[in-house]
Amino acid sequence: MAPIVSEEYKRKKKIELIEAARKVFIEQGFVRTSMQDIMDEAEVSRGTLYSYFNNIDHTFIEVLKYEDQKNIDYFIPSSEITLWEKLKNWVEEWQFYIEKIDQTLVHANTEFFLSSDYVKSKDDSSYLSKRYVRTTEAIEKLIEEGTRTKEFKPQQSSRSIAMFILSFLNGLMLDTYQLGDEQTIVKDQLTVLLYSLEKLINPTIINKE
Amino acid sequence: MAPIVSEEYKRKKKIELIEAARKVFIEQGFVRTSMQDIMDEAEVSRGTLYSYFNNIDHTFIEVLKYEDQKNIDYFIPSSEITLWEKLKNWVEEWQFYIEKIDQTLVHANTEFFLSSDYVKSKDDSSYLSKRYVRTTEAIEKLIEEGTRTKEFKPQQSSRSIAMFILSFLNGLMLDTYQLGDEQTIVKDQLTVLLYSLEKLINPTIINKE
DNA sequence: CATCATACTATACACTAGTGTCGTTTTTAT
DNA sequence: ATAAAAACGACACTAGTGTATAGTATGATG
Repeated sequence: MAPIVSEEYKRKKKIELIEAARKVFIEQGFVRTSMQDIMDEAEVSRGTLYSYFNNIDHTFIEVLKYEDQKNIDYFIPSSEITLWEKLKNWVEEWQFYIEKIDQTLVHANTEFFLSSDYVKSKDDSSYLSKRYVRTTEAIEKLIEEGTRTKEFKPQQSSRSIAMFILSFLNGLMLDTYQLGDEQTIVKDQLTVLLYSLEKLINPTIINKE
Repeated sequence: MAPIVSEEYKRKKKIELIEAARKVFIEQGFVRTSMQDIMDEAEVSRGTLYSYFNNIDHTFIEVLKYEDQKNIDYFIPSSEITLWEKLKNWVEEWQFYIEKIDQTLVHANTEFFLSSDYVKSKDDSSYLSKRYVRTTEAIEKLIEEGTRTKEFKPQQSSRSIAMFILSFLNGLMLDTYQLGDEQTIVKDQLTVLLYSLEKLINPTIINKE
């Protein structure tokens, strides 16, 4: 099906391939996945796959970009609830995310950034770095906003609190992936985080519970 | 150098090989390391290396065991200082450990437990699981001891506090490995942890600062 | 001192699993 | 009908694995 084909066609085909790749990466991780596996999943030939992606690293990056694009920014919509509620909700949502960790790219992602040839430079421009910074900044801004509106009284710099949260969540995520959620008691740990945050940012709690 | 050789000799030779392997794993991680690399580093032939280890997974496990054996248990020596001081010191020591992360097996270790064929079962008997449990239990016991002696008044279960600490440290460690310590401001994050811990376990602080 | 068991070397080998390329075939818009 | 290009799949190549062989060096033993 293809002569002087539309850009639209190629775009759709590419997304089809990316989704197949995504599925395989979620199932097998990055290291164990070969181009052949993706061909099998997508039911295309070697030549076709290589006409869309140069190599496995490139393929993975495309999957990542696709994934990022789908993700809504948690913190953008400023609604009626307090910032503390917003933060709390966000933290609590992690429980569900982590429970479904087998259906995410966490495993592949960690492997990729540890093992891929593509990732060498730890400089600021790396994709990984950008993602990290983007997330911390979102949290940081929320805390700063809360400080401005007198809702929060942070006891440590908002930047280090933001990074603290992210480090913890990253660790919890990976530990849970490796050990299973029976072992890591995700919910309890998140409760501890929330307690800590309460003390760290000292919100003027409009008690809703 | 070797006829009807002593057990002692073989033991030493094995350690020699393990140390060579360790060096390579630290430099290259697990995934990128081949048996050939270890042969080159240890300056032994293919046959020799394979007479000590069956394959690369086996080799890595031996390195891990060797490493564990060297590690002292942080919490065993009960000295003059308060438990809070002890915990604080332990947390602060992580700064130096994380700063030298390139000289540790963290990278190889994470890769191994994500990627190796050897690791399939996530059951309680797995090596990874044991290590995890061992560390959390050590922290947990310290908190419980402190509770018994009225030094601490934990605001959450000692178990979930212990796991919280470990998740955070694991996350900080891996993020710092991947992004560099300029980005993750290790010291600040550890300060945040200490602040949180103070609120979490509520120690009767015998102020030393 | 001669000898013999054996740790070790060095290299060849058969095998596996992947890579990226490229000439050929198929498809379909015009 | 035709030509552009999408899709195919054989191919040459690379990098590793684990085994096997013949030969060398060495130290304990009679």
